[in-house]
Amino acid sequence: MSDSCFVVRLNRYLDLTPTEKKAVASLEREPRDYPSGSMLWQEGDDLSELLIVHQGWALSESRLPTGKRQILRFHFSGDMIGASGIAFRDAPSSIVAATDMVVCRFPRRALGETFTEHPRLAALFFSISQMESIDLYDRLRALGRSEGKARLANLFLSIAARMRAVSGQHNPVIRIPLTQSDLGDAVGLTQVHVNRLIRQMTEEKLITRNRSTVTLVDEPKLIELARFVDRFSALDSSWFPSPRG
Amino acid sequence: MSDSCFVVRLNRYLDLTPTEKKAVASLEREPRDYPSGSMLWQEGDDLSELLIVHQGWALSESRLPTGKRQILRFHFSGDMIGASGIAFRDAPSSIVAATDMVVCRFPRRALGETFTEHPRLAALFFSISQMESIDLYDRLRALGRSEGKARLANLFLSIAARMRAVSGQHNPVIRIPLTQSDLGDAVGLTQVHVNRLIRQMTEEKLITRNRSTVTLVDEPKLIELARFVDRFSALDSSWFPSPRG
DNA sequence: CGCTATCTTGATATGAATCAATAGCTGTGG
DNA sequence: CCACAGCTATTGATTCATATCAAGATAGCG
Repeated sequence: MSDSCFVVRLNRYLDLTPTEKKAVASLEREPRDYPSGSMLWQEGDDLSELLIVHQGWALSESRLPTGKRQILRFHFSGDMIGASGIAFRDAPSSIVAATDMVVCRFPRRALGETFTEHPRLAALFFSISQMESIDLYDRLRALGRSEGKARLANLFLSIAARMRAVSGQHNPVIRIPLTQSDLGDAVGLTQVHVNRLIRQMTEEKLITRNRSTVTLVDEPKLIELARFVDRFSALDSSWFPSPRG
Repeated sequence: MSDSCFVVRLNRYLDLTPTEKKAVASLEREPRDYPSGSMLWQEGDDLSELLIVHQGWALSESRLPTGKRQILRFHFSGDMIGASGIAFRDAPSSIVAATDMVVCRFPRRALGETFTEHPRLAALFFSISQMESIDLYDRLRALGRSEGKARLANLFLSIAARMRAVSGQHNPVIRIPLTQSDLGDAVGLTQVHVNRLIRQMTEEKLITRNRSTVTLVDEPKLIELARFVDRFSALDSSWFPSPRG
């Protein structure tokens, strides 16, 4: 049996025992495909599953009644989506596929079973969902207290950091399948203003962008400009219970 | 034995069994006092405890190297602080007491034990920590896509909603022990600008503020202005495992 | 009673939004 | 293979929200 995508993800943080792997794999549902642009779910939907991104890019967004949109988070390969919807039943944001996607599904019901049978996995779920909070803290910091150029720099750097953590490679060219409007909605600026800022940043030889790629030309300067802290730190599993089976 | 403060908090969401209560209470450490203005911990500190606010107000903040500050969250009676620090060892933000406080402490080690012995409590911890994410989503939405007045309105309304959920009372007067600078650092505006906005909002008969109280004079208008959604929804415990003992 | 925090208010500067028009791509169908 | 439709990006002119700088005014506190 090849590892399920959930297992692959969890195993990145912890060496799962064969029993644990089996438990997770047996509860997982068939992966599902979503075409670019489709909606995995909408704000307010009643959620019954936790998702893991297997392939592709998605984004959490929320629309204000004015029609404005705020992009809250990006989700890449390996990310867990929907933990807060599990706890509170209705989704606090919509999830949209930014590229074609393949997604693994884990039913809410199964989560209860897993918590009982495999406390160590429960601890792992708990920890993984904390990454979400940490990421949100960083976005907040950036939005609240910095100006446009720094916000964009921050966005690019944090996407790069997360993608590099997944790929293990350190490439200055990152693929960001977002339009200028998307970028604006993520950092709280207008598309027009994003355009001007990107031009300026290009002139200043900080970045380069075309279509769906961004190149971090002068990464040290970007880091300074954004006052970026790469918060990626290893999971602390010292308090985890020992595995069963 | 009177219920520990952690038990009181958890019991608000779930009817704990006597065994569960006992388990939590026995692991809890002595409560601790903190005077107003003191720091419960600093960004980057190595955390070994989860805290529950018993009395008082605290805030999570983060300082940028420029000296600017972003307030990320407020913590009231009953709130759990430090979940993300438990998962990742170092705190992603500092916690400052905004008033005198009494805080209950739950050691990280005990969390592992609890996860093993009481899966239902594990599920509860998991869910409670999701509230943090949901709160952060809302702050982010407000910061990214609305103007000053709406941000302030949003802040006041969300504080009111949370305090009312705790107190069970629906009072238009809420105690907010924050200066104008604090408010500014929470919503991403200058103290000076906060001052002007509050004056305007007072003239428009939306609110009243003096010292440490804010009165929501015209709550319907505020809700409309802020496009506020009270996301407080009951915990969905349908997937929780059944209790042990 | 004076000290230090906090708050108030004005004048000015600046970042970003808005409005508006044009230019480039990309994919589709004839 | 071209022409057109429909996004996406570029650019300018103008307005608006918010920051900055600066100077008092208040008020709680030791």
